[in-house]
Amino acid sequence: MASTATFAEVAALAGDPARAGMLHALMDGRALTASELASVASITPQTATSHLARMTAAGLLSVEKQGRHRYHRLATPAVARMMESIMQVASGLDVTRPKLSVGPRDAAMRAARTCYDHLAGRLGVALADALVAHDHAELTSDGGVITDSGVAFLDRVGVDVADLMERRGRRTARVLCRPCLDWSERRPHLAGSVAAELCRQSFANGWIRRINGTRAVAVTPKGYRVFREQFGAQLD
Amino acid sequence: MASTATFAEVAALAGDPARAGMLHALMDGRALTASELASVASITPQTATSHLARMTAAGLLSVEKQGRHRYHRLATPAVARMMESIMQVASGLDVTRPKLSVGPRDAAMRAARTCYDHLAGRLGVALADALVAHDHAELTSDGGVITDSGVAFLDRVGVDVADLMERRGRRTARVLCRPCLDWSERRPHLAGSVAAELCRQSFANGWIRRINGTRAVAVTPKGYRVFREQFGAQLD
DNA sequence: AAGATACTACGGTGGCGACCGAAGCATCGG
DNA sequence: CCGATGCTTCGGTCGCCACCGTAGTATCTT
Repeated sequence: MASTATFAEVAALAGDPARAGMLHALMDGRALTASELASVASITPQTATSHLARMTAAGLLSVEKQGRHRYHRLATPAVARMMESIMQVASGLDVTRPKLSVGPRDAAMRAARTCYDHLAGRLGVALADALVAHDHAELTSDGGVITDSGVAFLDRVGVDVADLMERRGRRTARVLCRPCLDWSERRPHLAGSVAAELCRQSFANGWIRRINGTRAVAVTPKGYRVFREQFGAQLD
Repeated sequence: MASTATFAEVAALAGDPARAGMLHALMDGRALTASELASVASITPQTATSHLARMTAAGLLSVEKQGRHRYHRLATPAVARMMESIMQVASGLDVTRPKLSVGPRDAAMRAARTCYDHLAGRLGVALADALVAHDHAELTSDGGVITDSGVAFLDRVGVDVADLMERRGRRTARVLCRPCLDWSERRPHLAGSVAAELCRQSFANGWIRRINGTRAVAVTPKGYRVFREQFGAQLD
């Protein structure tokens, strides 16, 4: 049994404000240095070091040494899913939150951002809505599926579903997809390996690009056209 | 935005050993009294009270007052899913494998038990395996689906899928299912509303019964026959 | 080579929270 | 009414850990 002690240890690691801030910053799936993480958590590097060491020892993070930098990232997708599920519970309590709209950076984040390995924000929700509206996918809190027509559509827009199936050893593509509650929109967007591949393709095809090294992304004119005309998404 | 502060608060609540023990005890979906929870966590009632009050205020638990007892349960399925995902991460660290021989109670738990609202243990995994083997379902780490033949089969064994679809407002039954990693078997079993309904039916039909008020369940002779002959499950 | 940068190791401090004892309410049985 | 049971509130103690300052090691720059 995964002992309650181990369980509590993992949860406690995520339960410290400083560590939670670092984990949040890593939710875009990229790797950050110890200094950057110290900065986002508003603590000194030496405090960050001890936090990072503990989280790495517990298997939450993995480290990659590169010259005098040490790049930290979430160790596995399971860690990202854990954080999603905690956020989902936390957002329930969140009704009491002051909804002070803060600056252009948060506005960009709400418009479009990455969530570990897939797209979130209004863009992510709009794409999910469009796929559902065209019967390419279905989403509930329990799970999500890609329909046959969805497989055909995704192949048409350059997401190699067959290759994903191959790599996962699945006969059908339906299960390569799951819901993920969007914390800014409070509605589900698309996650799972299909969504991850869609995100990668969107970067590769120049449909979106990162806004100076943050989780926020900007939709390019080309992407705007593709998302609206090909996906049928309602972008504002 | 679900602020990192709220996130950390929820995670910290789950991160205390005593609270983690209580939450684990509630993972079978039943409601327990404050004294019972104090007992499983090995703390005094007055300490338990403060823990329970905090978790209730945070929306992790809900309370139901009945006479001089106060019954506590997990507030929402989202809380159960959160705990599952934390356990999944924790089990990765669990290289310190505890030995198997921990008494008959744990043996019964490993054989068959409830996991919030569905079946787990060897029974849960065997049923999931059987459904997958007969093309009634598919499971990956990303998600799960019930196939058309699965819908027909479940209706045949008394799980009213149509009613579930109605209640969830879905056109198809496929998405009423998701995977849940079994901590004793280390393999996925079936969760989601279809699995919950299957569990309820199994109790109602006398296929299984609780072992004196624990999470562990026993398979009745009738259930043994049904699971083997109808489901085609490999029970030992 | 020296100096700068990124990170780590260690020791000491401060504050938060988990814990329990004692006492106070509510509810049940008689 | 009565005492018993289940739970809560209050006050105080104690241990743990997040934090930083100082100092040390690795790596890049010049």
